[in-house]
Amino acid sequence: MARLCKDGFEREFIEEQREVYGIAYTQNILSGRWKYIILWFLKPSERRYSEIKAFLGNISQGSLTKQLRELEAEGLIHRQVYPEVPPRVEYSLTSKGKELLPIIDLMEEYGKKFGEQVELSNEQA
Amino acid sequence: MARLCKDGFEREFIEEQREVYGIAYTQNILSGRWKYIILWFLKPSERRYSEIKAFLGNISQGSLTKQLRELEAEGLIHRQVYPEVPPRVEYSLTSKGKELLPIIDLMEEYGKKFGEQVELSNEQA
DNA sequence: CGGTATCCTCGACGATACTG
DNA sequence: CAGTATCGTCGAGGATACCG
Repeated sequence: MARLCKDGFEREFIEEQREVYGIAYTQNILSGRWKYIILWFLKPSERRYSEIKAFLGNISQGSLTKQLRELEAEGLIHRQVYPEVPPRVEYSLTSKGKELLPIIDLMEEYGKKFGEQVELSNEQA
Repeated sequence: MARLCKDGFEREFIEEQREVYGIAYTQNILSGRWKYIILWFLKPSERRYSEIKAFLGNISQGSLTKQLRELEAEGLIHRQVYPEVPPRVEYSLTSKGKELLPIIDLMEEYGKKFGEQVELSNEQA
């Protein structure tokens, strides 16, 4: 079977290993280089496309659009288009997206705790 | 700057966006298709190489070895070699690895909550 | 401003063969 | 049993150009 597999996850083993299914699912909807950070960036408030792009800095327009579309398709963010000239588009977290924030917060906390050490110990590498 | 970037994360923006650094770090050490699940599988007890391979099923030996080596290099798992014939190698979580379990548990919980729905609603797709 | 469309690179991963 | 070595594929993501 193995649906929901945009990013190369066929995962037939899901059939037998039901317990692991949840992890695989969550990993799948957050696959990609920028999704965690986009969600984190949307935490305080909705953001315009250009704000997100400026924050991420070195992301290409194509990639950003793709990641946003995928997040929208998974129901994690809402895309609000204001029919103005020039156009304005604002992205915000849905409730399903907000429920990911505890995970992202934990990851931030974990990285702050262990990442700094790596940075120091790599100083010479 | 931008060290710790095995998987294509240059991330100059880390310099300005310190807050995001933790997320990027954690995402980096868990990059790869199998790492979450390997860690999850090591939760109850240490496991032999062949046990892990059997559980994951459709992973190639090369990939599994690579993922395990990366996890070991990041200090998330411990590799215990028993000099026997035939050889026996057991992998176990380190304390740094165990501290990731809350994150993985949350992901499992999240996926169980939302993933099942997708599976049902995709039944026709 | 907020996208599309197209091309290209590059690295993760699988397949296969071989080994101490 | 637990790897190593080599090769090939495949797709994510960047670069660039253009559009309503």
